[in-house]
Parts: sequence; C-alpha cells; structure tokens
Amino acid sequence: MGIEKKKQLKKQRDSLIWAAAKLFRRQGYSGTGLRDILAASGAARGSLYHYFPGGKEQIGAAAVTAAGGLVTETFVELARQADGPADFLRRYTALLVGWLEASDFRDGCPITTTLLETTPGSAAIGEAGRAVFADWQLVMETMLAQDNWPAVQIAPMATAMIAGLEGALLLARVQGTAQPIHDTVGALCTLLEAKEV
Amino acid sequence: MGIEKKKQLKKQRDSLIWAAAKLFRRQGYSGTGLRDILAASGAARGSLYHYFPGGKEQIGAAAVTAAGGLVTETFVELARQADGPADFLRRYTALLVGWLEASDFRDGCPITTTLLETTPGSAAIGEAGRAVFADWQLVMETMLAQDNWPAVQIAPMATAMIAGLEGALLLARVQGTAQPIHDTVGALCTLLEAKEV
DNA sequence: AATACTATAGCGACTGGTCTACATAATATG
DNA sequence: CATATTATGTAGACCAGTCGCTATAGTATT
Repeated sequence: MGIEKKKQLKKQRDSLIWAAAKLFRRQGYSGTGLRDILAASGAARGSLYHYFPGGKEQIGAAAVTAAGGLVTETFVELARQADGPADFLRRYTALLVGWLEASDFRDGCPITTTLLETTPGSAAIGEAGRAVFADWQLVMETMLAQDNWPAVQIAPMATAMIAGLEGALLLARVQGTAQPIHDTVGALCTLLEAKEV
Repeated sequence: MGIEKKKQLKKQRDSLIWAAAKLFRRQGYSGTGLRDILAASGAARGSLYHYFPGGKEQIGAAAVTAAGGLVTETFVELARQADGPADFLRRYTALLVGWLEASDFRDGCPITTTLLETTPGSAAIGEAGRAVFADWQLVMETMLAQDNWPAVQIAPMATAMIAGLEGALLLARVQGTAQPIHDTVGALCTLLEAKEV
C-alpha cells in the first residue's frame, strides 16, 4: 500500500516532467518558462521546487532522461520485432513519419533542441543527453552485432544511423515534409543491406 | 564613392548580424537577448531597430541567411576543389573538426538551433532556413551529377549527406568529441564510393 | 532643410527563484 | 486507541532582474 501511495504521490512529479518534455520539444528550453510547465501540468510552483530543488536545470535534465528513455524503449521493442537493422529503420521511419504528420511537423526529437541550447552550459542536462545517446547507440550496436557485422564497423555504423535520423528529423521539421526522412533512411538501408563496408 | 560609403555605413548592420549569428549559434535564439547582441556588436539599441524594424525575428532571419550563406560559400569552394563527393566530405570534415576543436565544441551549426527553436513559430526564420538548406542541397546535387550518379538517386543522396552532417555535428557537440563526425562521414563515403545504390 | 543614423530612458510583461502559510500524511508517544 | 509531532507536499504572493519593444532627443550626412 505504501508503495502504491508513493506512486500516487509521485504522479505530480511525473506530470511535471512530461509537461516539461513536451514543451521543451516544441519551444525549446529557453523558450519555455516555468509558468508554461506549471500551467500545462496543473501543478503549483511550490510543488515544482519541492520535487526539483535544482529548478529549471534539474527538470530539464529529468525531461531529457524521461523523453530519451521512452525513445530507447521504442528502439528496443522495434529491434526485437525487426528482421535486421534495415528493417528496423524502415519500421521506425513509419512510426516517426506518423508522429510528425500528426503534429503537423511540430514535434521533433524531444531532446535535440534542449541539448543544443544547453551544451555545454549545463553539465546536468549534457550528462543526461550523453546517457540517452549511449543507450541508443547500444541498441543499434546490438542489432548490428546480431546481423553479423564486422566488429570494427559496428560502432561507426551505429553512430551513422543515429546521426542520419537526427539530421533527417531536423530537415523534415524545417521543411514540413517527411521526404528528408525517407531519403536518408533509404540511403542508410542501402548501406546496411550492402554490408560490405 | 557613394557605394563604398554605403558599404561603410552598412558595417554597423553587418556587425549586428554577425554578432547575432555567433550568439545564436552558441546560446540559441531564445537564450540570446537583444542586449547581448547589442553589447557584442557595440551598436546602440536604436540602430538595431533602424536596420531591423521587425525586431528580433528579423535579425534572426538575417543571421540565418548570413551564416547559412557563409557555409554555402564554403561548400561551393570545397566542391570546386574536391575530387568527387566523397573527397568533398572528407575535406569538409577536416575543416569542421578544426572549428569544433578550436571552440571546445561550443560552435556547432549556426542555423540548426535557431531553426529548431523557431519552427514553425516564425515564418520569416523558417523561410530563411529553407532557402539555406535548398542552397546546400543544390551544391550536393551538382556534385553528384558531375560524379555521374543516376538521376533518381541524386536528390535522396544529397539529402542524406546533409542530414548525416547535421546529425553528426549534434552528437559531436553533446559528446565533446569529433568521433561521431568521422564515423558518419566514413559511412557516407562508403556509400558514395560504392555508388551502386 | 531633409534624411539617415545613433543614443538612451523607460514601458509593461515576463523570467527563474525565494519565502511563508497551509494542508495532508506518516510516525511517535501517552 | 487517541493525540501530539514531524515530514511531506501544495499553494501562491512576491522579488530583483531581464525580456522585446517604443518613444524621443540628438548627431551626422547629404
């Protein structure tokens, strides 16, 4: 009972984190005020500083960790279902394009903007971001290893996959089209299916 | 004489634009105040609103156009010197890594952060960004065409090159290492040199 | 004399952060 | 079991500082 109660109580905390993550994704870190987060989550100012005595920076780091972690979970689940890295990318593309179009290309990567704004100014947010990228990298590397890629090619190829996705997402948002994602993923898949790197 | 004089007078305007571009690149759009730009350029507030009656949004768009245009010029010059797209990427990588290390990974892409923050909120900045990306795309496509790529592959491959560079630059800044750039460019070069897409 | 440009004071709105008052919950003590 | 006591969490007023922007006075250029 105590545990469930605690979970209930932590609901306010979670609500704050997710409200912050959504707002940071759309308007960036500096462009989002604590008042926006408070209004979106319905919490009071006192609650925010109770759960996050470190203020905006701390909730920023928590939002990066939470939103990045959700992407990691999606990656892991998709990697489990997919038949190799190229199939993984195609499946993720389908999801990604769906989200983009549903939000009219407003919702991009939930951590990129915040990280670009706060690197290297905030050590806490930067560290959260590096941890997320490391998780993503691990998922990709595991997939490539299971696809029998030569050991020395695994890490670089995994990085190229993440970089390609991030860059394509940026272009897609700015241009308001999913085309950059299809083009970039197409190129990555060519590379992944050739395998003779 | 009149023309030169006008150029002289426009120096304040240019100074404002470049001060803005540098600050936006490091701290983002929302994170940079007009006071910062004024202080960095040495101009007075009145001058800013004289040259940019549209205020922050207008100087933001001008900064994107100017900084993006400088990158375009670098691309064009490098494309002229390089022996094909893969060589182009390797040469640009050398430059990029040099700039990154010289700034301790503080100076990334001069337009990415601003665009992510203001898309789709600001039509003017978004339009400036799309124009820059279109220029970059044209440079890449021209290079691929000269390298005798099949017509249908040219546009997607050009997009993938830009996306890869942008994503790698993001990862490099956050991780404080040039490795993501080397890895991503390596993968792109493999693709470019195979050509059997 | 007219135009182009500079300089600064000041506006209302908003920033992140602090502080105190208060409600609720868990624990301790008779 | 009932009542004190201490954590825990909520609520909002308030602060100094900064935001983008406007208005006005002044200087320089043509």
